[in-house]
Amino acid sequence: MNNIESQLKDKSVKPTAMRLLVLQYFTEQSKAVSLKDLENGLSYADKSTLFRTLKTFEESKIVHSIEDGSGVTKYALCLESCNCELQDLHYHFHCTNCENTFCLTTLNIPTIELPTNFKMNQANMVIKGLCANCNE
Amino acid sequence: MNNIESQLKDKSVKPTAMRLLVLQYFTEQSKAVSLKDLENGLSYADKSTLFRTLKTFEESKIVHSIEDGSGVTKYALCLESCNCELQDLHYHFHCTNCENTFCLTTLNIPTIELPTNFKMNQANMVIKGLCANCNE
DNA sequence: TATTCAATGCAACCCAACTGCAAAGTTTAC
DNA sequence: GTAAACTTTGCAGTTGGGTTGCATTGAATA
Repeated sequence: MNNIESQLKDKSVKPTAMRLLVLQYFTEQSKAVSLKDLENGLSYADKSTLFRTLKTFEESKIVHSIEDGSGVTKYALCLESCNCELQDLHYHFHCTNCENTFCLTTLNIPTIELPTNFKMNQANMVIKGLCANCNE
Repeated sequence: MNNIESQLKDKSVKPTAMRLLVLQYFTEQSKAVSLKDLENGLSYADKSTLFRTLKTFEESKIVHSIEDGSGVTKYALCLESCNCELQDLHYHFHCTNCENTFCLTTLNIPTIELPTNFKMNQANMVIKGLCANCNE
């Protein structure tokens, strides 16, 4: 049993052929992945299957979703230790030139003072600008 | 000339009847406003007119847009002093129960260490959870 | 007053997200 | 081992926010 397969089992997701391929695809990317990216990368696969696979992965905390403001939801692999809890939150960087989105996992989000009685459960933090490739 | 009207003129936006009504509407809200909100609030007005008014306001820095992850773009009034530059950035709070989104203008966004050669120009920071009303 | 330009209203279109349903595949019960 | 029950997949279609083309109206200018 290879690594990809055991990752799925660890998260109690049945390792179907489709899911193995999708997870494999994720591990090969250095940037966040959209549904369209998956459709292009795994062209033989059906859109709705890929969509539901993403939802399954998200619920099982294999990936997390990122709203980068491009109008397209992107997904990226969670870190091994990630539980998608507050302490796992990190910033994301969206390059407005190449439209790629990256996790900045080394930067944790500071504690934020909220108004009285507000309760923080999640966050979507996106920094926009130019990535190293596009900033010449 | 009233306050609403002079606000538009200050930003070099021609104060048409429609625009005055839209800006008036914004000043009456304590939460961020979606296109749909405007359509409901100003039901006699056409959707595309409202859409283009929002775009005009955004370009003129009368309002800023917020991607709160609900799938609907929201807009909120800029502060008087706002230039929509980095130093004007603030956090937003999206209540996952009532779906309302608020500006947390008192909290400025800290400087964030980016990877080498990355350049930050903008940001969309959304904290999600429960607002005071929904957190009982 | 005629001309020009900007704003508005209407009717579409686009596309990402999502859903219903039947077929295929897998697991469980007997 | 086979039938029943459940899960996953593929197809086709819907929904809804966002956006655009174009004709009309209205305001500004000559």
